[in-house]
Amino acid sequence: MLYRGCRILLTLSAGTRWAPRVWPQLRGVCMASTRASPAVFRWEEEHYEDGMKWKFLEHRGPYFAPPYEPLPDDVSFYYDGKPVKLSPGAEEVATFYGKMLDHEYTTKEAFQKNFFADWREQMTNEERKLIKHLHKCEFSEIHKYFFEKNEARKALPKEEKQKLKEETNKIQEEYGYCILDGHREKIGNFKIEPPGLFRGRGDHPKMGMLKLRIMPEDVIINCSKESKVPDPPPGHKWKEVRCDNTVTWLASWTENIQSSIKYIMLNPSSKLKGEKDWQKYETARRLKGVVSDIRAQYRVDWKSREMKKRQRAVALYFIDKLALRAGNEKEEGETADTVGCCSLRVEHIQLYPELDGQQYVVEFDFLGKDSIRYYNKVPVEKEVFKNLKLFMENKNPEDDLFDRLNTSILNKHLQDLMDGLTAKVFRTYNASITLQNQLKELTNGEDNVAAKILSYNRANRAVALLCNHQRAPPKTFEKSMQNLQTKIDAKEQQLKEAKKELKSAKAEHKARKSEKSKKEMEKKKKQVARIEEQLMKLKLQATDKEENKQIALGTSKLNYLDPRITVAWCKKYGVPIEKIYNKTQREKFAWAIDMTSENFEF
DNA sequence: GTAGGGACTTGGTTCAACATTA
DNA sequence: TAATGTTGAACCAAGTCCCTAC
Repeated sequence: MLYRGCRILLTLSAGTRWAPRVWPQLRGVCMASTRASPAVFRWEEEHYEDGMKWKFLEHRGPYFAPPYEPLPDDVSFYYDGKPVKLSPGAEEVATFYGKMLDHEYTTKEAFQKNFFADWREQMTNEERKLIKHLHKCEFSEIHKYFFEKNEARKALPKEEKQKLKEETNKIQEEYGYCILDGHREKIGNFKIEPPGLFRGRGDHPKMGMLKLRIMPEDVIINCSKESKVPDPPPGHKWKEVRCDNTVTWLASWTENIQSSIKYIMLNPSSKLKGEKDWQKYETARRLKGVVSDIRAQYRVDWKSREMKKRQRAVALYFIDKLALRAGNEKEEGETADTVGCCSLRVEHIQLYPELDGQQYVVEFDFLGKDSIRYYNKVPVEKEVFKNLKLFMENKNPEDDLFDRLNTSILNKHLQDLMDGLTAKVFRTYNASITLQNQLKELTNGEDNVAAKILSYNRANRAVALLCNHQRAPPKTFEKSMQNLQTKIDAKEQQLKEAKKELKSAKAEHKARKSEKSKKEMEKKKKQVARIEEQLMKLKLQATDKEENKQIALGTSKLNYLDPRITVAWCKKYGVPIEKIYNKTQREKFAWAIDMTSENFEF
C-alpha cells in the first residue's frame, strides 16, 4: 500500500523533460509519465500522525473588502419625494438595495421585508422615525450612479485597465498563496466576503437580510506555531490565532445570516485537496467491487418484517438507481423547502400501477438542492411499488415518506456494508461508471477528433442527466443557435458551389487530359473535402449545443467523474487533453493526468 | 436518538476576460 | 475598433457527513 509522506526524489536524466509533479502516495503509479512542471519537487520524509493534515502552514491572512465610500453629494436618496441625506451606515445598506434594483430579487416580498427590517436597524433614531415604508423610498439615483460607474470602468482606456489588472495581480501574489509543508500552494478564496444583501436561492425565508461586514476582530487565523503570524490590518486585532493542524482551513469567521462558519481554504490544485479528491474516487472504486452484493441485499430487505429495514432498502434503491442525494433534515423556516431522498414527503411522489404502457411507475416531483426541480417518471420493481404504497398509507401529503429513516441511520448501515461508504459515494460511483460505459459505447475509433469530442460530451451529458445538473438556458441561446445555423447554411452553399466547380474541372480534364487540368481537378477535389469537413464540424457543434441547452456539464466533470477515466480515454483515442479539460481543470486533475495510462479501468 | 456545531464538498449564477464578428 | 458572443473564474449558497454533549 502506498502511504503518505514516503520520500520521492526526482532527478532529470538526459532526454527527459521536467519531471512530473508527484504526490507521495502516488509513488510507483505515476513515475512512468512526464509532464511540464515549473520545478522538480522533492518531498521530504514526513510522518503525519493520524488526523494531521500538515506540519507547517504560513500565510498572509485574508484580504478584506474595501471600506465603504460614501455617495457623492449630487446623488440622493429620496423619501416620500424629498431628498434625504442618510448616515453612512444607513446609506451603505441603501446602496446594496439600489444596486440590485433591476434584479428580480427586489420584486419579491420576502426580500423587501427582510431588507427593510435589517436596514432600519442600521438607521439612526431620526432616520428610523422618518423612514417607515419601503414603497416611499426612491433608490433610482443610487442605481443610476452605480450603473454609470460600472460603465465608466468598462470604458476605461487600455492602459488604465492594465494598471488595474496589475494591482489585482499584486494582491493575488501577496494574499493568494500560502506555504504548506515547504510548498507554495494556491489559496482558493483568500478574500473575505464583502457585506451585502443575502441572496438565498429558491424560496428562501431569509433573502434580503443584511450580510454584515466582516472585521479582523471576527476572524480566526489558523497557522503553525513556527510560522510568522499574519499582521491584522493596521489598528485591528484578530479574533484569535490558533494552530490546529487537524483541519485544512487558513482562516474562518461566522456569518450572521445562518450563523454558519465560513472558511478560507486551498485551491483544488493543491496537494491537500488533490489527495482528498483521489481518495474519494478510490472509495467509489471500492464500491464497484461490492455493489452487486449490496444490491442483492437491499432486494432481500424489501421483504423484511421490519418497517425500518424496508424503508432503508427502498431509499437506498432510489439513491443507487436515481443518484438522489442523501437528504438531511433541515431546520424549518430557516432555509428554502428542499428535500433529498431520506427527507422525501408523501406529496413528492405519485404512484401509477400503469402509465404509458409501463407497469409500476413512480412519478417524482420535488425541489432538490438549490431549489432545482427533480421531475422523473420511473418504472420500478413490483416490491418497491408495493412498499411505497405501504409507506404512504394513512399519511398526509406533508408527512415524511420514510418516517423511520434518516441519513444518519442510512449511513450507519452503509458503513457496515463497506468501510467509508456513505450515501454520496453512490452518486460518485454511478456517475463515474456511467461515463466509462458511455464512452465505451459511444466512441468510434475511426472518427475524427471533433466527432470524438461530441461523443465525450454526450457521455458527460448522460451523467449530468442522471445527477439532474441543470442550468437556466443562456440568455443568448436562441440567437447564437441561429447564428450557427446561418453559418451552416452558408457552408452548404459553399459546398454546393465547390462541387459544381469540381464537376466542371472533371469535365475539363476529361476533354484535355493535360497535366494542368489534372492539377486543377485535384485542387478542386481537395477543396470539396475541406469544405465537407468544415460543414460536418459545424453540424456537430450545433447538435452539441442544442443537446446542452438546459444541462450543466461542469458540475459532474468537476465533482463526480473520476478524471482518470477521461485521461485514459484521451490517451487511447488520441484526443488532446486540452480539448476536454481547460487550464483550471488540468491543474485540479494534475494528479490524474500524471498517473493514468490508457489502460486505466475505473 | 437528537440537537447543534464544525469541516468540507457540491452547485448554479454572475461577472470579467477573452475571442470573434460586424 | 466597437459590439457582441463565448468561456472561464469568482462567488458564495447549500448540501453531506462527522463529532460531541445530553
